[in-house]
Amino acid sequence: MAEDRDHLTHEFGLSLIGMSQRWRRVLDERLRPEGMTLATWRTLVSVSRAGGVMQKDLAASIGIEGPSLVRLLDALERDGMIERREAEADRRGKTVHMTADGEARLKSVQNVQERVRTQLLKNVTDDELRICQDVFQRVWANAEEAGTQK
Amino acid sequence: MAEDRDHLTHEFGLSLIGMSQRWRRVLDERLRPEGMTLATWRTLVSVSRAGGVMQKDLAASIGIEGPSLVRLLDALERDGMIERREAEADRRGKTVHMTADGEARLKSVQNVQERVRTQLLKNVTDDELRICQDVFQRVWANAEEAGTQK
DNA sequence: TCCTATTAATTAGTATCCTAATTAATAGGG
DNA sequence: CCCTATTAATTAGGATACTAATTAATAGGA
Repeated sequence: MAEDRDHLTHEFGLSLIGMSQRWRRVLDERLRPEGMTLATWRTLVSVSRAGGVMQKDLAASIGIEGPSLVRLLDALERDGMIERREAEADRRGKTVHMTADGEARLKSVQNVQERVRTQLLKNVTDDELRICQDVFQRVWANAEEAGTQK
Repeated sequence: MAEDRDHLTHEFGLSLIGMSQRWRRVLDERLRPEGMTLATWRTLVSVSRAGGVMQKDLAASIGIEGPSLVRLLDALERDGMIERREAEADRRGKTVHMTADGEARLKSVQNVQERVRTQLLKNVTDDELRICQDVFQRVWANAEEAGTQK
């Protein structure tokens, strides 16, 4: 029935937001002693994966807006974990690069990350993770579509 | 293998945060003409469901901290959608109640909510929703546990 | 060529969330 | 009965995200 579907999606939305908020809270708490947050860590991961990219592409790959990235990069640059260089192809743009220190810091928080993930997903099976991951990708794409259109 | 599991959970975490952020962005955008946000709407839903509860219980049921709730209630009260009354049982506490206007406003954004959910979950089956929902509840509980313990 | 529209990064200002600290009231042990 | 510890709401201050506006550079059409 249609009401069932609506109820299902309603509860999905509420628990999704609540759960991801709690996920963030736990991770931020564990990263604090390391001088990082979920946001700075996630940015660092993206820079490490696709080093030398322009800020706009970096923002898109993380899934945040340009201005949100600027502050994060400011913080990471101040801490010496990344550096911005002028893009040679386009003088408006800047490319973002890891420093040796940044790579080291990223590696050093890996244990924290693993512990948190193990704890938060302790009673979730691999198959369930794969299904969720798959759903997340579709919703991500749907949201992108919804945002760009109109 | 253990590395598979780790990779799986790593990607799960990243796409979870990115996806829920986008979910929020789309919903906030659609609610803006109605003078609401995901946060105020979610609060209103909880007040409507369990009217007359104390703030601390309300915060717990939403999944946010007390101070976060205070600001949201300030905004909702300023807009005349809810009201705070002194709790008769405990003079420290206050209970939160819907106004007639609040109920009406909540009802009037229901269409917006339904449209957004339909759009964002258009290619997700009921079974998948149920599985995700189930996983969310477990992760929510795990996070709660992780937060309270030490 | 030049002029207008677009694009990349930034700044400014707002909303939502957090933790830490404050204030006022309750509750429990000696 | 009182005194200390706890609890409910708040205020203060910080981090992360957004949109709107600004600045500087590129690109495309007349």
